[in-house]
Amino acid sequence: MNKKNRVTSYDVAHAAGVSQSAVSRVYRPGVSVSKKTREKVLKAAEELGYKPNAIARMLINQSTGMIAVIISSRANVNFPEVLAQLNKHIAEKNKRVLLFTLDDAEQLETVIEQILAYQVDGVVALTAHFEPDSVTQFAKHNIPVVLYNRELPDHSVSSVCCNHDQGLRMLVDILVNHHHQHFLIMAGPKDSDVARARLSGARNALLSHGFTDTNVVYGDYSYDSARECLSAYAEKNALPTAIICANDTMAIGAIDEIRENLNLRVPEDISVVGFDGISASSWHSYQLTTVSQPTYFMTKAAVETLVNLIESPDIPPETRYWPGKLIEGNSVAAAPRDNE
Amino acid sequence: MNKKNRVTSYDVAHAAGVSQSAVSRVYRPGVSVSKKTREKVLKAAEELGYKPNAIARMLINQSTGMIAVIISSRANVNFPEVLAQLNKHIAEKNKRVLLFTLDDAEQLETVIEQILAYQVDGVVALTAHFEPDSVTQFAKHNIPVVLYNRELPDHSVSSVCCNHDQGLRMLVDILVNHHHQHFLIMAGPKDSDVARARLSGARNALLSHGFTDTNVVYGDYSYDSARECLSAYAEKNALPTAIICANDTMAIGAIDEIRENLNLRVPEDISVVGFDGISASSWHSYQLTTVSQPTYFMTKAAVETLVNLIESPDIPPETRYWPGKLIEGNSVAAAPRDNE
DNA sequence: GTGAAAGCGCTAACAG
DNA sequence: CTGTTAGCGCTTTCAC
Repeated sequence: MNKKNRVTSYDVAHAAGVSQSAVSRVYRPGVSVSKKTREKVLKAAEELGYKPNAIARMLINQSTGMIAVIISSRANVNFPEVLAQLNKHIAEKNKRVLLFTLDDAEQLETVIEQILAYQVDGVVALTAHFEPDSVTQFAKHNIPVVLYNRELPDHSVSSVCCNHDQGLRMLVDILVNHHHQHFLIMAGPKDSDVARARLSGARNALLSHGFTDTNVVYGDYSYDSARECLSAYAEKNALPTAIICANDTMAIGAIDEIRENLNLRVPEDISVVGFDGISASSWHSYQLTTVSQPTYFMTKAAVETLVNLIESPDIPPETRYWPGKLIEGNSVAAAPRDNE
Repeated sequence: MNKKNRVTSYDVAHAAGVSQSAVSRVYRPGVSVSKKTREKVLKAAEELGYKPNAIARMLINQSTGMIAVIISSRANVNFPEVLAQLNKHIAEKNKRVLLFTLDDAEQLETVIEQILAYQVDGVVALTAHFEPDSVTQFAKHNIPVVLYNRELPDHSVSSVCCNHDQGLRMLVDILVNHHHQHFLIMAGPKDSDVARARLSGARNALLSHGFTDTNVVYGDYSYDSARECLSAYAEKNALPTAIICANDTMAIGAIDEIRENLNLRVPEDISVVGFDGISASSWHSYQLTTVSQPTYFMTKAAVETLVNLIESPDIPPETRYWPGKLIEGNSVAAAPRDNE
């Protein structure tokens, strides 16, 4: 191990001919130091290449300025954008993102242990495998948690969610307005909360129009899985006139499968809708009708809720829903007559 | 501010009826403690909900176990994958990712200051705006740095790079083998190192086949920019028979522009090649001929290089090149005769 | 406004 | 194997 030739506030104090606490004061906001002292200190610091040690500061302040962000690498495709924006909003609050991945339930204990050890100021969880138990652990240590696109049944933790019900209702309404009657739901992985929320949103919306028992196939959010499960479904079932997909990537996979292997057209023969509003959804070959999540506002809300909770731990848990925004593309048309 | 009711090793020691250092020993690897003591300590710790404070440990160990990863949010599209994999490899080395975004040169000083304050063990930089000066600053503080897909002219810092020259040579060779003679290079943003490397790779490869002065248009890596700059180019110039794009996203944009607005076919009328091997490149509507970066190996190499450097700071800077892998799609065909 | 001194929670010699 | 002790680099009273 290397012994870093660290330069400490004592070194600077010595060089500047002042006390160590004088040096400390120069680097703290809202503390009064005479101009003369400040200049002497800054000059010495510059010469020695001194930077205050945030670790030592953390130990005293009981605040690290770090926010743990937990993601699953297998997550829905819009996570990069979410992560980038979270990071930006967190940086604006003058805090830092400490990144954790949680891919399967077994790692849960380890990850939580590490997060607790690092004394983070708060946690943003974007992941499945995050059970009420985990939340309790953070609560015990007074570490605020905000869930992103995930809510606990008892709403005991603050959440920021896209309103998947409302989004799917808009999509289903469009399909129904186009006289569709034969639907297929292409759902996401069963262990994903978002996928479950979208599935139940689709079912509820269809139900409200009197459509019961709609068939469901399950993919894993990926393009390939969409093609595979649609292909398998088509072999054994009559084709629907409309497919409601759990995300845009699967919608795109469905479209390609319809065109390439089922030899049908989108939207003339089959209509397809997605969810997320990823950039590929607007590409000319697909032009998906979809619902985009207001990522900017949702990430901002998540960070603000968390920061408030850090400052005032007694704020009760709040669930904030954001409506999705309908993007009408060219992937929905009137249901074909001959299919009734 | 909340006064967290932290439980410290002293509390545990008291409850277990042992000394504080006994508690400490239980939580340190490779330190011998009697079974009896260990059990007493673990029991007390469990009851009190004790977790060792990593911050205090850092202060002594002179090692935080944190790696700063610097990204730019405007980066090339495959960054999410890179970040996820870096994070995974770093976690395997039992270290943590502290995330920093660097979008413009002005933030550079602030970001560096923060990274230094946080006493990270090392830095992985995936960003432009990272000048030799910045590297010097980290060197002064003995913080190892590894650049990802970026190299300094003097090779004074370790780098892990995809061999863009070799990748572009493969792509250009394919086009030349298909008798193409009229090329257009669609380059990425001028301030991106990767974009520059790919541009010069394309030029060199073309040059080696005797093609000089190939026209270049500049996009910003995005789908829209590709469409815009191709559209503007087409208004004033004869169309090429082959377009060499700086990344897959722009290649896809170019294909859509060719099909939708130029009313030509890909690959029959114009061939298009990309770079990166993003998942959309294999979608049925595009089937790009492209070169994929060995992201898994590159990220692993970057982390290993960095960890070695952390353990043995005297290792001289090394540049590791990884070859891209050619993926032959269906976006290249023989050059049309009538275009010569 | 400044310096002295007491910790933050832990690790790492050092005796016993 | 265990307890005692002295810090890691900083912030924060508290006198002056």
